[in-house]
Amino acid sequence: MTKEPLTPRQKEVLDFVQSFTENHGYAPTINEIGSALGLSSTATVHKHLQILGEKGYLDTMPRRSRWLQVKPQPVVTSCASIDIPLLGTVSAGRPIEINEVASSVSLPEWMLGKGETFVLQVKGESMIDEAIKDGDMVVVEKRESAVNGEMVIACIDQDEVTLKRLYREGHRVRLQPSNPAMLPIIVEDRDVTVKGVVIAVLRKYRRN
Amino acid sequence: MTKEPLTPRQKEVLDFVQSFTENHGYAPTINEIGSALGLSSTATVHKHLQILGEKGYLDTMPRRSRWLQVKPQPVVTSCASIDIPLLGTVSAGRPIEINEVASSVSLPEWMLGKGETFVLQVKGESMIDEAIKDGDMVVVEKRESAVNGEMVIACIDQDEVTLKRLYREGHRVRLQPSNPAMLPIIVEDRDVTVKGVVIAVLRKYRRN
DNA sequence: TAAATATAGGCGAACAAAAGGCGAAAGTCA
DNA sequence: TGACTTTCGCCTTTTGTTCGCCTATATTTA
Repeated sequence: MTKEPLTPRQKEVLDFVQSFTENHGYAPTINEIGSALGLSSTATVHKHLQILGEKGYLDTMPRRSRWLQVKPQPVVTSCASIDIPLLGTVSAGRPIEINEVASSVSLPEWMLGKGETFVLQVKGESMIDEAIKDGDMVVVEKRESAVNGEMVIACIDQDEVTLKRLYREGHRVRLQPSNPAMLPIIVEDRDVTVKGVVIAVLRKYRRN
Repeated sequence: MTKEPLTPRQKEVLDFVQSFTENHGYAPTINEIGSALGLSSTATVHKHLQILGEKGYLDTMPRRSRWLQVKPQPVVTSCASIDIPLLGTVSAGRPIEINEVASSVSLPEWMLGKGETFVLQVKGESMIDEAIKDGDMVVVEKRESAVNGEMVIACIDQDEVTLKRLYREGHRVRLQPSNPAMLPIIVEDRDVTVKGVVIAVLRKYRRN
């Protein structure tokens, strides 16, 4: 969200309120603000405060004296995030469709994996038991092996790529779908390749 | 997205706007730009700014004085994310437990709402039909009203706060739980207050 | 090759809206 | 009641927008 910008005068008012509050422990009155900035009318000050409120720089508490709540907290900590490739879509039984258009998604660091990370979009409701819906994005950490029970992007017989939970059973591997209607796939160890492990899920509801 | 190239003169204007904004905390006026670059006509400056806007280098706010929004799109790929307050937890039938410790989560911009945004952690499996699991985080846009069918954080009778889908039915409001075992709550319009609308969901699988 | 056309840059004046301001009266709250 | 905040007109200054017209330097077209 881009915060609406301030004019020089508005910034002066905001700065004054902020420093006054820091120095006194309570907020200034409209009159105090006025005389500090050389304004003779309370109406003018009030208008400024109202604008600052609308722009989201002040939390106003109507009709309260010394309406404390002067939270001028424009703490826009710009913290690094990283652009992650959005490779394509994956559905339960289909190969990954690689998205030719190299689109990317920016993610905060805490959502990333240890090594290389990429994002896939899930198609279909087949993952519904994992609480993953059609259109959700899964964040995948690229890895060649997985711990029992992890959700993986796996490649079976070199061609089919799916999203399932992986369980090792002796020299075999069981790929458990997240849909009760689908049976697990059991294959030999050597026929399955792990492409990566799902470390996060995210869903954005489209705006109306 | 390849950005259209700039002519030397256009770049001069853009550079000036950028450095001015950094130094002052607000954008220059057309006049200030003009005299800095030795242009006597505001029309000339205005034309430049318009072009820069069309080419996507500036965010213009028509008719606004000091229409800051000088979004000087940095060529650097480091994309800003913002720290969002993590307010507490919410479950289907319980009030929000406000987390005293003001923790926060950083999110990329595309996941944010229009206005104030905050994050709540979901407790319990009651939202499972919406594919929201225990421990998931919901990103909430602070709003006082919601469109039919949106998932909202609603306050009923001033005390109970829940996460449900909202449907208007005449002068009544139906709050539909996401669990088939729970019955919808139907209340009078005035007894329910919308605190915000869920705009995104995210889940992080913990590392082993 | 000359003429027509396009594009970037520029000028000044006239105008409309936003920003900033005033004083006084009315409304609130403790 | 007194200390504050809100609201109501009304005003001035600042600032952005638009319009017509001008000058170079290319680029096309006849």
